[in-house]
Amino acid sequence: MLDIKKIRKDPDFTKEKLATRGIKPETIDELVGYDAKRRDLIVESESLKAQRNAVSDQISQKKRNKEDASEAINQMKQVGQRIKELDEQLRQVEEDEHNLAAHLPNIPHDDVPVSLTEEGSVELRKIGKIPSFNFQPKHHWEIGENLGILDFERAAKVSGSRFVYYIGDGALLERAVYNFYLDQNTAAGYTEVIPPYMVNNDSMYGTGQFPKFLETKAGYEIQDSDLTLIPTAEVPLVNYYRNEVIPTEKLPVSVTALSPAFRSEAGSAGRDTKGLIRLHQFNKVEMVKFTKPEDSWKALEEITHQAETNLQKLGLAYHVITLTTSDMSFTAAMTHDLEVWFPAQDKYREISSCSNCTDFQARRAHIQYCDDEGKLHFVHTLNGSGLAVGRTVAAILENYQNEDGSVTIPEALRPYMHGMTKIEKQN
RNA sequence: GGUGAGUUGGCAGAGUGGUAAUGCACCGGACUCGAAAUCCGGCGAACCGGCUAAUACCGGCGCGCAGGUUCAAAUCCUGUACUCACCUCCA
Repeated sequence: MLDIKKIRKDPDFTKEKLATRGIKPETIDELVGYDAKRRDLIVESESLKAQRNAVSDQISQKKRNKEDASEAINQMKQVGQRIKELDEQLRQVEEDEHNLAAHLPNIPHDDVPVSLTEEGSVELRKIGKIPSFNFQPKHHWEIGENLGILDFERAAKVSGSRFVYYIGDGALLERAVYNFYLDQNTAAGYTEVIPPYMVNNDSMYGTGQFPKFLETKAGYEIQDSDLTLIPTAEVPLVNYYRNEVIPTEKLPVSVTALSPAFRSEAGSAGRDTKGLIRLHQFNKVEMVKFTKPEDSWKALEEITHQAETNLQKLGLAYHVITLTTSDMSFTAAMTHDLEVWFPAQDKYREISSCSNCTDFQARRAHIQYCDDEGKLHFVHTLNGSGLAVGRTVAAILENYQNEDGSVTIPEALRPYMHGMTKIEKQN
């Protein structure tokens, strides 16, 4: 949620910034119009309420003195009616204003490349050596199915498309990857959390998924309840502090969690229909930070660095890009994506997304801290994948594949896999 | 899922239709060499609006949340959330 007072003060700045994210300037005008109307109604309604309070005192006095108060009471009947009308108008205007404001994305940072498509992202750095093969590298799903460690067919029978069974060493590999990530993140100072995997509507709103999520049918809501399966652990992690004041001495707060992420993938029909890249349910180790406003840009670099370090230790080649104004998620002011190399696809694919949401989520979720002078401010929130587990498994299968169909296990994971060095076909 | 009790300021805790007691804490002052104790005074979140140079002043709101009745609601009515206890069920 953007700060309406700032928009009111300088609507042109907001128009200019949000235009880079595809928001029409007229929308801001409309919003400012609602805001002016709202304040007019408040002034009128509140002055009548002040009058009512004063007269109520007089009525109460007269009643105590056993005097007749019927004249004042009749007068207040009309005032009360008028207040009711004004408050109803006010409610309507507030609703209109809120509906509009709730759909406005965060203001992008000045350094974010401006583009109305995903074209134009900036590559910050390229790390690691892209492996070369003296044979034709296979896609990870072929490798996994050949080894008997991934089963998409039975998952389709049991659940539908975009689901998978991990079997045997495949399950072990998945478990090894997320345990490795959690250990790395906690060693770097993140507190491990196991959050709820279902959250209520207020939480989905607080982190900015709702209301758009509902309109695009992007999530899985539980029928006859106000619960939704989490699309990312960011939702329960950030909402942990919803409607709270975080003690200053606790900042920055850094947490990490493994969770499944549930996504309907509506609108991505036909894309990545095979393999582990785009599933309705996948595991992800998430990182979240709460910081003071002045610390959040440094924190974005830290969180990105943490994700990168994890990838480097697995020996996977990747690059870091800064997403364009339009490619960023709704809540982000800036996003760095990590994309890992997939040999069979001959390209980089997203494996982590690290964002500074500034005070955007904190405003929605009312997460504040108290400064030295006792004044309340909104915190800044950040989130980053540290990292996507299923896509990591896919990247390992492709990058570490051998000509005989076996897959070498990255050294960092071997302690997590009983010292195994290779996954071979199981009988 | 059932029954009962509860939800009021930072904490404790009164208040069953007419300005939200009181205590602790907190802030200012007096006393003191200084502090404690004591005394006097003040302050009760956050939020919204007006007027602003202003964290000043004025007003609104405010007793879990949302509605309703009323000139007037912490108080009456309806719905609902959460907490606790006891049942029921259960990994």
